[in-house]
Amino acid sequence: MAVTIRDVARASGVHISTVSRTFSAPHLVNPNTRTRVLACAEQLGYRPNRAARALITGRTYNIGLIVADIANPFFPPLIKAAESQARKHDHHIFVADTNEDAAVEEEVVRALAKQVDGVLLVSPRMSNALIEQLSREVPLVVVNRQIAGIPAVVMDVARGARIAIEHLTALGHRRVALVSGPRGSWTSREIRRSATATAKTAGAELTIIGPNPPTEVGGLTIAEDVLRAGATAVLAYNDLMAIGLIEGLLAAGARVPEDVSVVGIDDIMLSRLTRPKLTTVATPTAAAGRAAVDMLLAHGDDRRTTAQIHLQTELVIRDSTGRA
Amino acid sequence: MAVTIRDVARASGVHISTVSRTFSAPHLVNPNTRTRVLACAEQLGYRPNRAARALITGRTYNIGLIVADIANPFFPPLIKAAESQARKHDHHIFVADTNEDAAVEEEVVRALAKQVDGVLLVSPRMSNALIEQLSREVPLVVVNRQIAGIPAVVMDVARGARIAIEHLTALGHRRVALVSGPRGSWTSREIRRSATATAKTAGAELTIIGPNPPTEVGGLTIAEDVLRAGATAVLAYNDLMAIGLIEGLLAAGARVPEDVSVVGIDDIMLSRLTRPKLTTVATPTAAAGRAAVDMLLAHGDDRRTTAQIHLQTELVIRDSTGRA
DNA sequence: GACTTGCGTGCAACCGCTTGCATTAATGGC
DNA sequence: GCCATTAATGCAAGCGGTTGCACGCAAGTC
Repeated sequence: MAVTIRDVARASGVHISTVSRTFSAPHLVNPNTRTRVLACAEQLGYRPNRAARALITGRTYNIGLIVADIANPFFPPLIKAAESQARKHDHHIFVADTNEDAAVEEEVVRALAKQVDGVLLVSPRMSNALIEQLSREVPLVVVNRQIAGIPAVVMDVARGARIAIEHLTALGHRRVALVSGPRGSWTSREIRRSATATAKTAGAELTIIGPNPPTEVGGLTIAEDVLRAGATAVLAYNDLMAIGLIEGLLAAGARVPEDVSVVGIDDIMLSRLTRPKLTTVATPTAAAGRAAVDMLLAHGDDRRTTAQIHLQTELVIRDSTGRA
Repeated sequence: MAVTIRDVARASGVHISTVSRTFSAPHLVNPNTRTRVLACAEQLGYRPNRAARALITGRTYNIGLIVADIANPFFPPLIKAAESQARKHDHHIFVADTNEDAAVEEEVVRALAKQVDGVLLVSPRMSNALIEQLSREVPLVVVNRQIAGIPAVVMDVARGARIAIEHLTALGHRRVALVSGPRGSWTSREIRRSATATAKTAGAELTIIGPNPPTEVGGLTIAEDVLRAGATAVLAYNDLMAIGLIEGLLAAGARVPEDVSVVGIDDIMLSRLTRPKLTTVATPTAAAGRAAVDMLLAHGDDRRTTAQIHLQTELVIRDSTGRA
């Protein structure tokens, strides 16, 4: 059916090993032979079967990319950047969606392990211990999590949360709510830690609401909790929740930002387009995707990087925050 | 390094072929043996290597999914649904982003062909002829394109465009602009054909603007073309362009919907959240993703489906349209 | 002219797994 | 009690490649 190395060998009158070398070690074959083999291959439409090659070389030229929810606008730019970067290096990407479920994450990593050179775990919900264990089975790069000995790309959300809280307290807010994210999220813990410390320093009261599903609906449903807490400002785990929250607040008759200021995190495309436009902490998702792929590929060459790359975040002030 | 079928065979004291059968043809092995083998496999953490298996069986349990732009909010729900459906049937998904480039599409299909059971081509920009040729090299299911003999899932945008135009003319609009999509898009041609016919019937004048890149920026930059054309209503190729267009119109001092009514297509999440909320033609993207995967998998069993599935669209009236 | 050198190629084993066929042992029929 | 079945397992070839090794041969050395 499909054209194999043997067809090319037959057509060009050489042994299959010569054809093989034409592709994977061209300097070992005579230029004339090489030209002839390439011509035959071209004419027959031959393409090496990567899976077969991987059986021997151990390199699949595939990467696994595992995210919690493809439909969450935070992920697509990261996926896109990772895919692009991977393909630039002639790799293909398996994408899996775990629906925020740690058990699915584990299962998918294991299922993919044999047919990839490594796995990118983006915003994992698994425990550190499990990630460490899996990283012994397949090269892993983690995005948005810090674990000793595991290569990682982390966005500095702690700083982002600090700046966001400082922005709010500078506007005079003294009762601030923190809408936290899903259980198992390292990012959510970081935000919480940093926001708590910053609020304390600034002498503001911080009410923590959560954990919550990191979606628009998650934000919408806690609007009344926020009002009940008497908060005049809110920092949400991500933009989607912030936007949902604003919907909920408006529906409950509160004005944004006159009655309640809202800050999101991520700076997804959406946040420029809603009304009011969302003040948010921009995270460099595309850069993270590229960096993670680069780490994974470097990983392959010199064994076992454990480097951790930090990417900076910044506050983008728009229209959803105002004076207390 | 990794545990192979031989390790399991050694541990359980049987031949590798028995281990193999334990997994792929359990009824052929004695229940006692089977239990023992499974226990050993479990204990060693054995997982069959799918790539190796595929070498013989020809079934990879992988699917390729090719889209024009992952970051375009139209695609993620489709990708998510497809991935979910695929995994339900124990398949994994390669995702590739072509950046709206037909040449990249072709290259990726070919690159993926050997390691997948089939490819889903979503909103392809390639020519029909090329798609037909590729479909002889690897099973293909196309979404949003009709080609004789190629299995497809199509959303009935023609009807959607008709209803959208009827909605506008019923509101009294007589000068309507159609903001078309990217070159090579079947959907864009369908919309154009249907909108043109409907406008004619309704006695409205239709100005076609485009082709344009199917993005927010694409919509933004043609706002003045729309105003110059004197249109009081616009149907845009997709929501993203409609939203960009509204931004542009507002920036130019026009009110929406008082001065200009805008209708989008797709009903992406965004369209519920912008102000004004977007009137749009909802397309069943998640259902399309699931259906396409189902077709591809069915394809594998009985050879060569050529069925085409049609999915209905419907108009969602929100706040971006009003009387002329 | 015999001897090293090294280039280009072929040979064959092997990667992890499947599968048609052969082999063996156990079962049933009469 | 003997033969034909059948069930369970082993054997080995082969899927499409890669790669260490050996071989042949022309060129260079003295």
